[in-house]
Amino acid sequence: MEDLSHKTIHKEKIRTAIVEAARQLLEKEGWENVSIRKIAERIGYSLPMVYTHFENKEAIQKEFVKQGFNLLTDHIVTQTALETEPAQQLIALSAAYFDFSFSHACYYRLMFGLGIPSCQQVNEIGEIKRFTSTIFEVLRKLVPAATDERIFLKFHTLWSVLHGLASISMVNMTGAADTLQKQVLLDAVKGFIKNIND
Amino acid sequence: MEDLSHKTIHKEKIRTAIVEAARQLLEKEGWENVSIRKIAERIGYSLPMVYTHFENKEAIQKEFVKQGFNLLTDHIVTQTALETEPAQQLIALSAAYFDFSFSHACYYRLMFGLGIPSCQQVNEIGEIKRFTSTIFEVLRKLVPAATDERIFLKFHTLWSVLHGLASISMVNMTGAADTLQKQVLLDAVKGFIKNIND
DNA sequence: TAATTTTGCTAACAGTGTTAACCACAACCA
DNA sequence: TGGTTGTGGTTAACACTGTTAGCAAAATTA
Repeated sequence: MEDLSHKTIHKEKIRTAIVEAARQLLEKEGWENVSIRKIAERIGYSLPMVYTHFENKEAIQKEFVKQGFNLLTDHIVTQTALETEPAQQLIALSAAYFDFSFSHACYYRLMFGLGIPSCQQVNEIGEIKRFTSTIFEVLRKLVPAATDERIFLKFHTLWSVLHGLASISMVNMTGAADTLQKQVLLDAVKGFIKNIND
Repeated sequence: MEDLSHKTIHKEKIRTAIVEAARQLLEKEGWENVSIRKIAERIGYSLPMVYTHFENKEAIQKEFVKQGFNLLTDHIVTQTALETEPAQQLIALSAAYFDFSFSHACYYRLMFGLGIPSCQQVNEIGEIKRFTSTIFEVLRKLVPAATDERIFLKFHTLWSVLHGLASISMVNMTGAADTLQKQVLLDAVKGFIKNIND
C-alpha cells in the first residue's frame, strides 16, 4: 500500500512536470510551438513517457483550458468581491475578464482558439460551468426578479461583449490603444447594464 | 509582348488554381488540414510550384483573409441597402455579419483565428479598411453630429459585440440554439443603438 | 532463484513546411 | 548550325511534427 502510494506520487510528479514544462513553452513561444518532444526533453524523459500521462496533445491542451477557466474564475471572484453594489460588481467582473485576457493571453487564446476544435470539448468541461455560474450569480443580484431564461440571455450577451472586445483587442493590438480599449469596455458594459431590464 | 502576356496569363491561371484548390480543402477539412502537398496534388503540379506563387503557407492564408473580408463587406453592403432607416440599417448590418460568420465559418475562423498570428497582418491589409469604413458610414448616418473619435469608439464597441457573439456561438454550438442566438444578437444591438448617444 | 510485470527506451511511420540541386527544353547569340 | 543562357518544372532532401510498435532492462512477485 505504501509502495503503491510512492508509485502514484512519482507518477503525479511526472504529470505535473509535464504540465509545467508545457506551460513554460506555451508562455514562451505560443501553443503552436509546443511540441511533445520539447516537453519530453524538458522533463528529462523520452518522448513516449509523455504519452503515458496524456493520451495526446489535445489532452494537454484540455488541461490548460481547465486551468485557464479556473484562473479566470478565481480572478473574477476576487475582483468582484471588492465591490458591494451589483452594478459595480458587474463592472469589476468585466474589467477582471478583460484584464485576464491580456495578462494570460496565451491561456485565453487556448481557451477560445477558434482554429482548434474546442467545440466538442466545451460541453464536457466542468470548469466552464463554474465560470458561467459565477457570472450568473452577479447578474442574479442585479436583476433579482428575472427568470433564469432571461438571465441566461443576458449572460450570453455579456459574455459575447466581453469576449468580442478581448479578441478584437488582441488582433488589433496597436499597442498604445490601452485607454481606448478600457473606454470601449466601459461603454459596452454600461450600455449592457442600462438595458438589463428590457 | 504578346508572348509575355501569354506567360503571365498562364501564371495567373496556376495562381488561381492554387487558391481554388486551397479553398476546396479549407471548406472540406478546415485550415489545419490544408497542406501544400495536397494543394500541389490537386492542381496537378509538383510541390515547389506552389512556392513560386506563394512565399509560404501564411501567404495563402492572407489571401483568404482578404477574400473573406471582401465577401463579408459585400454581404453587409447588400443587406444594409435593403433598409432606409439608419437604426434598421444597423440591425441589418449586424444580422448580415452574424450570418456571414456562420455561412462562411471557415473563412471567419481564418480571419479571426486567435491561434494564428493575424496580429501583425491586420494593419497592412487594405480589405479590412473597406470593411471598417463601411460600418463607419452606417454609424455616421445614425449619429450625424458625433465626432470621428466617438464614432470610432462606437464602431469598436459594435464590432466587439458582433465578433463576440459570433465566436461564442461557434464554440458553444449546441446546434439548436439558433433562435436564442438571434435573440441575443437583437438584444445586444438594440442595447447598443439605445445607448448610441451616451 | 525463476517468472512476470512494470518502466522506460530506441526506432520507426506518416505527415508537415520549406529549400537546394538538378533536368529538360526553348530561345537566343555566334 | 552549334553553343550558351534562361526558365518552367522536377526530384530529393532537411528538419520538424504527432503518434505508436517493439524491445530491453529493472523491479517485483512467486
